[in-house]
Amino acid sequence: MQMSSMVTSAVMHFGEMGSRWGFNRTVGQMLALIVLHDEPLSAQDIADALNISRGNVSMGLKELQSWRLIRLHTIVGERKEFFVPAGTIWQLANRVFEERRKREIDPTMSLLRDLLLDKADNQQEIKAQQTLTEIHDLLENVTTWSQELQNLGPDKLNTLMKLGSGVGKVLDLKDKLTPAKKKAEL
Amino acid sequence: MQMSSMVTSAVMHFGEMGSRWGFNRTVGQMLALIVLHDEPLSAQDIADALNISRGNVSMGLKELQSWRLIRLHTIVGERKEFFVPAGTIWQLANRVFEERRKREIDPTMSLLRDLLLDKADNQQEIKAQQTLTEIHDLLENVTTWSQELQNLGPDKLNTLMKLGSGVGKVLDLKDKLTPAKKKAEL
DNA sequence: CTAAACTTTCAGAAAATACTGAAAGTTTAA
DNA sequence: TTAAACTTTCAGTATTTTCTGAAAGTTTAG
Repeated sequence: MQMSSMVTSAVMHFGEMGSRWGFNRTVGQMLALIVLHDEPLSAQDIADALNISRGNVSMGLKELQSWRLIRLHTIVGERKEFFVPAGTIWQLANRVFEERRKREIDPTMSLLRDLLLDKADNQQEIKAQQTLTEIHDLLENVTTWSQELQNLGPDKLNTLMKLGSGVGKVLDLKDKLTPAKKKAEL
Repeated sequence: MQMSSMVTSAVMHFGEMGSRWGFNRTVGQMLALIVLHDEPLSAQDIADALNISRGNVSMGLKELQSWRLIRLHTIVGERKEFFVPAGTIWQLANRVFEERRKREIDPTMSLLRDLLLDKADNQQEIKAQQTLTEIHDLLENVTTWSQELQNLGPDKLNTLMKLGSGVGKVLDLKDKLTPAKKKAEL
């Protein structure tokens, strides 16, 4: 299994970026390789292609499966397991977003909710609690927002982008086209 | 300078989350401390409050300034430098998003553009290039999208969220209310 | 000028994270 | 059943990242 130079470049790059995207170098490389290779790959194929240990591949595959980015693919007559991407690029991206939200936002939301239940008993704490409320509300919006995005799907998103200056325009449009009473109905 | 237990909890939590948000533990703690403390803080204040070395604080402050999350604040009659948040929570969040986009998306976009200029000379490469195009287009949309968000500002975003099921609904509304010829005008 | 009050830098120590490879575990074919 | 073909686990090692503290640098007051 020989990688073209194009695929090699992409795989190496995804390795370097890996840590910024929430996984480590070899997991990033493995994901890119599986996504870009149009045939299912075995663990050994991956270890050979990336020149990393078989044990590391095993751990990486587990990680990628826990993110639901790859899935098992059985080939009849073959004993070993093969792996393929677990969906379209759009779906994979959604899973990454969702997983990162779980790791990066949810724990903070949870803490903030708790802290906001406490009684502030001096001026300092009142001020701090106001700030924490702002952060909480902002994160809540971001979460809702990203869920909206996922529901939209790639096609509608594309339509939206092509509108020109995007969301802002749609909001203006809404104001322009919707009579006051209709607004209320929403 | 004594932290309330509420602030201490938040600061520690932001430290733990720090690495997931693109900075390290102490930088995360420092940011939370500066944001939640309503008085400007000196480097020494921070080192004392967090019980970390003065050198580490110096590096952390530099980092936070490079992200444009904090800024210098001079107090008359004081020789040392004080630090305060560089804007509202909304502004700070925007800067974090923007900075992360620069680190997490832009380099990949750049590589993808380059790879897509190459001539694919076999079936494998053609397939890989299609996938890379999908990734490229998706990242482009995400980028445009996040810029839209920033332009919207917190109030409009809030309005949008309160619409109910959000953007999707507005898009549907557009389809329902806009005659074909009006659509073309957009 | 110079000394006090501060800040930055950076080499090395400490801590956290990733990777290897060998051993243990599992499945299947015969 | 057993042995071959595969997968997983994990202790130890390697690598990367973070942090310290001492030295060097800068600014200001007198």
